[in-house]
Amino acid sequence: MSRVRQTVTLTADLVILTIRNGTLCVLVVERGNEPFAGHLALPGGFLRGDESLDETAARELAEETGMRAEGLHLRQVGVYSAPDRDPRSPRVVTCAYLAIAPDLPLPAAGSDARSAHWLPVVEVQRMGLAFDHDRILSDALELARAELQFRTIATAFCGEEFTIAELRKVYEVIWGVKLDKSNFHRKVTDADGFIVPTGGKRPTGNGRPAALYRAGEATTLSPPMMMPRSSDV
Amino acid sequence: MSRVRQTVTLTADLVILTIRNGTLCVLVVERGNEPFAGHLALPGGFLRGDESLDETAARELAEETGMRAEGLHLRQVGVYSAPDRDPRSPRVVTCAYLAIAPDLPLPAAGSDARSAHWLPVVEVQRMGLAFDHDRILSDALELARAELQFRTIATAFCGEEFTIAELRKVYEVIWGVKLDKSNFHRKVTDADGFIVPTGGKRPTGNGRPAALYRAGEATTLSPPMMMPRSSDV
DNA sequence: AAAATAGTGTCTATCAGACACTATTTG
DNA sequence: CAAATAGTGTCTGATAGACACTATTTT
Repeated sequence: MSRVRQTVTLTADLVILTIRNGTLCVLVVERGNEPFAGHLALPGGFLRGDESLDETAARELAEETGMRAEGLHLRQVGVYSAPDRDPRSPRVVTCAYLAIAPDLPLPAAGSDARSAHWLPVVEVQRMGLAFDHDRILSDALELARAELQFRTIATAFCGEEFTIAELRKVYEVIWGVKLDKSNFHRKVTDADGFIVPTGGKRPTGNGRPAALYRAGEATTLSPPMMMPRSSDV
Repeated sequence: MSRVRQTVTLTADLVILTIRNGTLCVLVVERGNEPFAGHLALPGGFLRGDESLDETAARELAEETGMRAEGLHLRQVGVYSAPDRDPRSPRVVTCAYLAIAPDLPLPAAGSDARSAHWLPVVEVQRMGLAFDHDRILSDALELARAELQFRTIATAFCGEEFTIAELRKVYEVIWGVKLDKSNFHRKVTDADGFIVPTGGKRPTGNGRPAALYRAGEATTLSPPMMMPRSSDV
C-alpha cells in the first residue's frame, strides 16, 4: 500500500505579512476545527475542482484581507508534504504562499467563522503554530528577505503613496538592520522604475515634510538593493 | 462539485541538467503510456504513501541517473496545478524539482521501461515537451541561473575534481555569456569555501596543465558571483 | 531660535571589468 | 622556438558606506 500512488487533498496556506507600528506582523487565525482546534495557524484553504493552487491562494487572500489579488505580490514558498504533517485522512499536502499587505484594517471578524489577527512575527514564533506552520513561516521570511533585494516588493508594504523614510523602514524591519538614510535615498531614487514622485508632500508632525512617491512599473530591482553583508561575518 | 475540496494525485517531475561537450543538456524520457504516449517529457513519478515529495524526487533521480541523492542539489522549482494540465482523472498536480548532475553515463536504458536521453536544452525547447513541461523547464532554467549567483551549485556540474576553466564553462553555458578568465579566477579563488585545491594537475593536451580543485564546504557563495548586467540593458 | 526630520554633497575603500603580462606545457 | 592554455598583475570606472552639510517644517 505504501508503494502505490496516493490520492491527497491539497491546501494553499498563506503567510501574509504587513508592518504595523514598525513591527513585522503576520496574519494568523485561531482554528475552530480539529485538528489543532484552538491553536493558532496560518490561514489557508482547500483546492477546489475548477481552480489552480495559485487561484486558491488568491481567493483565500481576498477572503482574509479583502485585498484584490490582482497585481498583488503572491508567490509560492514551497510544498510541504511530509506524510505525518497533518493527521487527517486523506493525507493533506500544502503549498505555502507569501503575500505582502499594507497596514489595512481586517474585514469584520468572523467573515470565515474564524478569528483572524495580525500578530508580531517574533511573538508568533515564540508561541508556535499548528502543523508545520512554524517552518513555513520561517521559510517565507527567508524568501521575503531575499526578494527585497531583487524585486520591488517593498512598496507592497506601503500604502498607495509613501515616503522614502517609510520605504526604508520596510527594509530595516525585515532585514533587521539600520540603513543609512542618504545612501538609501540615493539607491531607491536611482533604481529604474522603482518609485515615482507624485509631487505631493506629507507633513510628519515635526520637521520638513517628506516628498511622496508611488510604486513604479518595474517588478525587478536593478541595480539590486543588497542586504548588508556584515551579518554573515 | 467544483466548489468542494478535491482529491488529487501528486507527482514529482525532475529537470535534471548537465553539461555535455559544452552544451547544456536536460534528461528527457519518451513516454510509453497515455497521455502523450510517444512524446518527450520530463522524468517524474507518483508520490507514494510513505514518502514526502522531496523523497519522491530523490527516488526518481536515483532511478533515472543512478546518482545517490544525498548531498545532491535538489531544489523545488514550483507547483503546477492548472486544472487542465493533465487530462487524467483523478486530477494530477506536480511539483517540479531542479537537479544538477555531472556528465555521467546513463544507467542501462530501459531500467524504468522508458528510454531516457540527454538532449540539448535548446533542442528540447524547439521540439516541445508533453503537458506543461515546457514551462517547467524554462522556470527551472531561470532558477538555475539565479542560483549560480548565490550558491555553490556550479561545482555539481563538474566531476569530483575539476579545473577553474571547467567551472567557468559552467557559468558561461548557463548564463550564455563570455566571462573574463582572470576576473573569474580571482573571484572563485577569493570566495570563501567555494573551491579547494587538491594539489593535482591535469594536462589539457596543449598548454600548461591546470591545477585541480574540488568543491568546498560552503553552500552559499559569498561574495556572490553576479551575472553581468549587460543583458538586462 | 531650537528641534526635528528631509534631502544633498563628498570622500574613500572596495570591487568588477578590461587587458597586458608571465608561466608551463606540447609539438 | 611557436602555439596553446593557465595563471598573475595592474589600471580604471562604478558603487557602497560613512558622514558632514543644507533645507524646510513645528513649537
